[in-house]
Amino acid sequence: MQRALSISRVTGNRSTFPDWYQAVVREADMAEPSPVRGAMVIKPWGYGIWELIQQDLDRRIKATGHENCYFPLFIPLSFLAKEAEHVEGFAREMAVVTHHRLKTIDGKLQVDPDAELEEPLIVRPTSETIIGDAFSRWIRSYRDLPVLINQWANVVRWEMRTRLFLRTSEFLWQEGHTAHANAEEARAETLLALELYRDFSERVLAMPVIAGEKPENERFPGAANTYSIEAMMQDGKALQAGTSHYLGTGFAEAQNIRFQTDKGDWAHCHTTSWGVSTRLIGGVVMTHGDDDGLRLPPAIAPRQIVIVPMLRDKPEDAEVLAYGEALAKELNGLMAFGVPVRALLDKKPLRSAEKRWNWVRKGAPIILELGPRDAAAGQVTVIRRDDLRDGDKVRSQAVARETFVGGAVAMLEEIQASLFAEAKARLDGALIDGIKTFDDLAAYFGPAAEDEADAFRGWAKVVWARPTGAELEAVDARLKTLKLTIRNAPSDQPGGDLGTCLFTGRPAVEAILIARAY
RNA sequence: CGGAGUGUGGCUCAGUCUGGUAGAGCACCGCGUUCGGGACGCGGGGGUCGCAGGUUCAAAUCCUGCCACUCCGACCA
Repeated sequence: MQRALSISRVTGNRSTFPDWYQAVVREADMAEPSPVRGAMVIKPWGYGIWELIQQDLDRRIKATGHENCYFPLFIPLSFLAKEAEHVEGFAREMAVVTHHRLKTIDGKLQVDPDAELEEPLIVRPTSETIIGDAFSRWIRSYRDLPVLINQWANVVRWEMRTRLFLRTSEFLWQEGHTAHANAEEARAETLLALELYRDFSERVLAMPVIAGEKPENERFPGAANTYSIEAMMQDGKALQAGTSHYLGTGFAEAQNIRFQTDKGDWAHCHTTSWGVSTRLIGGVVMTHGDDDGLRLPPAIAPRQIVIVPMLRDKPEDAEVLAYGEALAKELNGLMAFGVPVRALLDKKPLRSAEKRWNWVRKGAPIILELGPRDAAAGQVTVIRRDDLRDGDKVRSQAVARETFVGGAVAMLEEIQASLFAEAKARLDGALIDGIKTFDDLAAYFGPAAEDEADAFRGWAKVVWARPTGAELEAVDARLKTLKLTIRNAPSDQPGGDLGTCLFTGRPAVEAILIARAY
C-alpha cells in the first residue's frame, strides 16, 4: 500500500504547496511548532542538517580570513537609535526586555514593577550596532584594518506571520561583520561573501541560485548596497537565501568607528555585514523535496547511507546484524566531500518496511537493505533516494558488497550532482527572458487574485532604467498589484544594447529578475 | 494591526443546526500470525470537547465575554 505524503507538491494547484511543505517538515521529523509563538523546536534530524551547514560554511568563512566571536544577545536600546534608517527598519519587530525580576503578587507570578531596567534592552534582531560599538574601541589605526569577524548566533525578529524554517520569530544564523580602510576593500569583501554563499549554496546544498544586487527599495536598513542570492522553489517562487551588505560609512559615522591613516589624519571605516540562516533548510526542502518527503543532498545529510537490516526474530538475524555492522564500519571509514562518510545501521525494533519509509521521508540519500539473502551472497540491495521509484514500485538493485563499497563515495557525489542538475534545469527552464511590456508581464504571471488557481510560474528577466526614489516606488507599487517583486539585478549581466526599460520606456541600463517571493 | 476561518485523545477529523452525559481513522501498548516492498487479527490505554461565566433537570451542542491557532493582506534572513 502506498501512503506517500498524502499531500502532493505538484497538482497544478499552488495552494497545496504550503501544505506539502509543512507535511515534509513534519514527516521528515525536522522540526515542530513550539509553545512559543512563531518559534520552532528543531529536532535532531533538522538540527543535524544545520550542524553540517555550519561546519562547511564555517570552514569557508575561516578560510577567507574571518575569525569567530560572540557578542551579547541583549543590545541597549540606545545603540539601535544611533543609525536612523536601521532603527526604522527594525523598530516594528523587536523583542524588548524591560524588567529583571518577577514577584508573586496576589498569588500570581508577575513582573515586578519595582524591577524596571533603567535602559530597556532589545533582543538582537541583528548585531551591527553592538559589534560596531566594539569596532569603535578595537580600531585605532589603519594597521588594525581590516577587521574580519563572524558570529554564529540566534536572533529574534517579531514577525507577524511565521513558517517553520522560512520565517520564525527566533532563528539561527551566521553574521559576518567587517571593517575596512576604504570603499574598494569593503565592496570587494561584500562580493567575496556573496560569492561564498553562491558557491556554498550550489555545491553543498545543491541549490542553484542567482546572485545579484537588490534594488534600492529592498536594501537592508542603513546599507549602501545590498546583494542577495535567490533560489527558485518548486512552486516557482523566489526565496532570498542569503544577503551581503556594503554599509558604506553610515554605521561607522553613527558609531564613531574611526582610524588614523598612514598620513596621520582621521577616516571612518567602511563596514560590511552578511548572513545566512536556518531558512536555508527551508530552501533545501522546497528545492529537493518530492511526494515521498525530503531528499537531502548527501553533503548535508546527517546520515548519508542508512542500512536497514531485514530482521525477523529468527536465528539468522545475528548474521544479518553482524554483516551490517561490518559494512557500516567499513563505510564510515571512507571519505566523501572531504569528511568521513556518515553511515548508520538502523537497529531500531521496528518493522523493516516501516524503517525504510522513515528514511525515505527523511531524505537519506542511500538506503541499503540487508537481508539473509544479501548476507549469504555477500551483496547489498541499494535504493537511491534521488531515483526512488520506477513507476509505482521502489527501484532497488542488488550489488556485490565490494562493488558498492568501492563506488559508494562516487554514488554520493553523483546524487549530489543529480539533485543540483535537476534543480538547475528547473531554474533555467523557468527563467523567461524577453518580456518587453508591463502588460506582457501581467499576462505571463496571471492575476494576483485567486492565487490558488495559479499554475507554476517561474521568474522573468526584464530590463530597466534603474529608476530611483518616487519613480522606483511607483514601479514597486505597480508590481505589487501582481504580487511581484524585484529580486535582484543578476551579477551576470547581458552585454550589448539592452533596449528600453519595461517601466519607463527610457534606455535600459541593466537586467533584473522579477518573481513572486517568499 | 485589518479580513476570513478553526479550536473535540499524539495527528486528521465526525458529532454542534435539532441539548440527553464522547466517537472514527491513523498513531501508541499487549498477544499471535507476519516480515525482501508503506501487514493483518484479537485485546487495551488515552479526551474536565480552547478558557471563564450564563441559561437548563441536563451543555461539546444554546447565550455572553475572553484566549489561541491557521489562512489572506501589511512586514521580513
